[in-house]
Amino acid sequence: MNDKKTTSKTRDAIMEAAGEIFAEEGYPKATVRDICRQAGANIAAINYHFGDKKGLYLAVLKHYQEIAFQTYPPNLGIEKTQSPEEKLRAFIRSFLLRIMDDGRPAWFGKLLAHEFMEPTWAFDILVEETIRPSFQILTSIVAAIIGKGKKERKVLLSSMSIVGQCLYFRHSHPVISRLFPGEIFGCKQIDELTDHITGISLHGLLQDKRAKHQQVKICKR
Amino acid sequence: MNDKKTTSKTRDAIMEAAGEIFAEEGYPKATVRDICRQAGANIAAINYHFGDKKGLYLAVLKHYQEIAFQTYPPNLGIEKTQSPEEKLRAFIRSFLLRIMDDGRPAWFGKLLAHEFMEPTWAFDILVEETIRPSFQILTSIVAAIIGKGKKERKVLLSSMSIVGQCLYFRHSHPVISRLFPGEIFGCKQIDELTDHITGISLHGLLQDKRAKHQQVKICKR
Amino acid sequence: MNDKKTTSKTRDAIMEAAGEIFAEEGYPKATVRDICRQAGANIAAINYHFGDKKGLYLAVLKHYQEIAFQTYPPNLGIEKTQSPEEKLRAFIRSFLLRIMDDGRPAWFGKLLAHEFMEPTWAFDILVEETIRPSFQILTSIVAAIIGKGKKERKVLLSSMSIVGQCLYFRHSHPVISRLFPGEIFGCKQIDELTDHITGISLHGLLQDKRAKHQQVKICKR
Amino acid sequence: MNDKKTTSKTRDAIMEAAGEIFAEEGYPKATVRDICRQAGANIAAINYHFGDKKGLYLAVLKHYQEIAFQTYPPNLGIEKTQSPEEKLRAFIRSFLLRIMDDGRPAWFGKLLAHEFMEPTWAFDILVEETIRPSFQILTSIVAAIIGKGKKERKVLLSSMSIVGQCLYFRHSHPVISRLFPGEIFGCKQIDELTDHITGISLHGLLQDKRAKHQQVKICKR
DNA sequence: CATGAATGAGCCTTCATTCAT
DNA sequence: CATGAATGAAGGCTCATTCAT
Repeated sequence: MNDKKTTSKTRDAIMEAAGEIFAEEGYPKATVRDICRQAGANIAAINYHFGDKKGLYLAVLKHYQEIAFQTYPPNLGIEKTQSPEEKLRAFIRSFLLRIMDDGRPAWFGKLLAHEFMEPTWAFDILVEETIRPSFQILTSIVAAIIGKGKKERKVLLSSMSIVGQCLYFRHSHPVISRLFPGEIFGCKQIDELTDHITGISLHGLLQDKRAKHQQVKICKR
Repeated sequence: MNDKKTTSKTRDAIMEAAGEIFAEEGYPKATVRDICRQAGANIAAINYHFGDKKGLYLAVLKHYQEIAFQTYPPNLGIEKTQSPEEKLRAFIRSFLLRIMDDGRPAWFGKLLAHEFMEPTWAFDILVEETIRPSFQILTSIVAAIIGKGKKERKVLLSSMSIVGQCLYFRHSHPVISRLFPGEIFGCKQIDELTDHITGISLHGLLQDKRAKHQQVKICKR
Repeated sequence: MNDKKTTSKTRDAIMEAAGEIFAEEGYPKATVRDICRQAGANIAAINYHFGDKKGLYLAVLKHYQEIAFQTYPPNLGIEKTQSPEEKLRAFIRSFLLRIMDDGRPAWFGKLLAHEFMEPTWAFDILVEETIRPSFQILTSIVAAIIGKGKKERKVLLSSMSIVGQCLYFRHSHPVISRLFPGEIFGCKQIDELTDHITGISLHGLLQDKRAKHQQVKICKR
Repeated sequence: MNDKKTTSKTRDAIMEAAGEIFAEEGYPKATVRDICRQAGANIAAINYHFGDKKGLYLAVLKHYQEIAFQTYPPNLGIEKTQSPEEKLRAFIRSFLLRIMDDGRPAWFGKLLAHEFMEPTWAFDILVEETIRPSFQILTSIVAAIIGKGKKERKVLLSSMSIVGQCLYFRHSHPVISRLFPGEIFGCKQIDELTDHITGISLHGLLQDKRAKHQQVKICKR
């Protein structure tokens, strides 16, 4: 287990500070000086322990990815016996938990979010190691729900709709807090958000199945 | 004060370049050096015409907001006689156009998008002047669709779901291009995206109206 | 003439200081901080006027090359009517002047010398623009002296012997000043050195022509 | 004090790596990091075994000086019974071998060469312990060749001409490889170089002896 | 004997800004 | 109106060194 990372107070402190600052500011805006100041470490310690800023970022990414996947297991709590609808709900809830939770286990979510907005050189790694597996779980669930005959494109679009909603509830804090000062969408509202997104998405996905008699009303013109 | 409309070749060139670069990179990453280089202007010209980088950004914001509102009218092309469903479709299409279109009129959309994801000091201004009015149009449409008896909270959640989907289709390019190299979600697919998002959202919004006999199947557990 | 380099006090001061310090320390050891301190300029001035340390070095190289070639003309003071022996003497004297002179016009010689010992990225430029033309003059002189039938290799070796002697008289200062504190080989001894090197080289070059009856004595065993 | 001969694997490895790297890069450019990395040792080992970088350099200098003097005896393989001409040839050959040979015994030659061109604080030591004895051998040979009546100055100049040629053939690699890509002056051409330098120098030195009838042609003007 | 860890000084570069003309 | 010139602060990085075990 701990064969690779030689324990070190300074190293740990840097990882801690870097996790927080990278999560808060993103890779480009975060400065190693700030990180070291907050960690109470010398700037050169980063070179010693991680090589350079990139190495530190990569280490932080891997570290908090592990923590996140320990806290929220990779299978997203989905059991094979569940129905697709239940699986979708579980996926959304798990996804929201990962990206909305506060505290240390959520730093990975924030890091991921930053990479989503402004991809750095580390984005390719994240896509392959984290995003693709997760996205594949979702697409398979969606495919199971909307039926076999559907086109790949439709599955993709639908999956993106779901991810988009989840991510927005995470990123819209600055907007919402200004538009509706009272409203809060934090980790304590995850159940509500799960219900909401699952509801919207599920009915949206099933639209075609019911299209025969209901589509009329909506899109007849 | 009256630094607004003094026509000047240099000033125009800077506005042009700044619009493009701010839209592309966002406020923090964009540098006045790049802007001036592209505008063929002296660096000090920014100080002269706009005071500083902030002043330039503000001027750019205002300028392209005007252009955007000329190209995409503030009422989003929605006519009062339309049905709520048609209005929603119009809103989504208009919103997508604004954020996905290329060329000058779309720069404001991109600027907005950047502010959405990583708010700067200019965000408060944008929220009040642009986002709030637009968001209110959406909430009123949504409220009309899901019925009067519904709670404000539900309306808000639903509106956010719609906005979230639209924004995600705009910002997911880096991910999608890596996950599914062939798939493209650009300004040429706006009709497809409009159909998709409208479809999902509309059926999602209407879930409660049909909840009596259909909710059973979905959330039976 | 002065169309390119916009005159500027700071720029000139930096060129002056950089010339001295680069000549003294060589490119890698010289620091822009020292240069700016000595020039009484801000560090960022280097970025403004020359881009970066490399740009400054290149500018210094070009500038003092011009001065050196103005002071010691490119044809090395050789006239076409001179005999090869006289040309050799003129070349050696000119070469020594260039590399041993003190003061500003000699900085180029020192820069060249540093590049000779520890080539940097700028070495290729110097080889093509300065060293090759100069070396070709020498080889043609040498070829004329040792006769037409001789191999290229012999001409090359002989030319190198001459250059080697000249350079050593320039670079041996630290050694000589320690071994023989009284002896001095500076710019004031250039005539003596010219005589010496010309003598050695000329007789050395002509060895084969006299080989018939004299070589015996020397290498008979 | 007695830090000289405590055998230790790490110490030996550092000496080995330091010899190679110092020989290759010279004292200022070589970094203790590189040395330790190549030696597979910890950085702090240098402090432990040698005090600091200076101490290491000094130890390396002494160590490879010993090896060099074992491989190439201090008398340069010159026997007392040889003629001055033979002695000169032997000296040149020996000198070339020392500075051009590859492999461990030649490291000292390279270290010396670096000090020659850019003297460090260690130069004084080398001058007294190595250069002076060696140079005295050369001057005595030269004195024997050009005759007793000659001035010291002439002997010095001539000796420097010889050393200068040898050193140049060692250091001109970067230039020659660019000017004449095909030509090579390495350790395999030592015999050729020895012949060449001996030839040039010998005839050069003897110029005055033949000056009566030949100087006319050369310096008639 | 040896080493992992930590340090402070210094490197080059880039930024937005402001001065003076 | 406009610009060339200059500035101070801060960025990431690397160096030889030293501490504590």
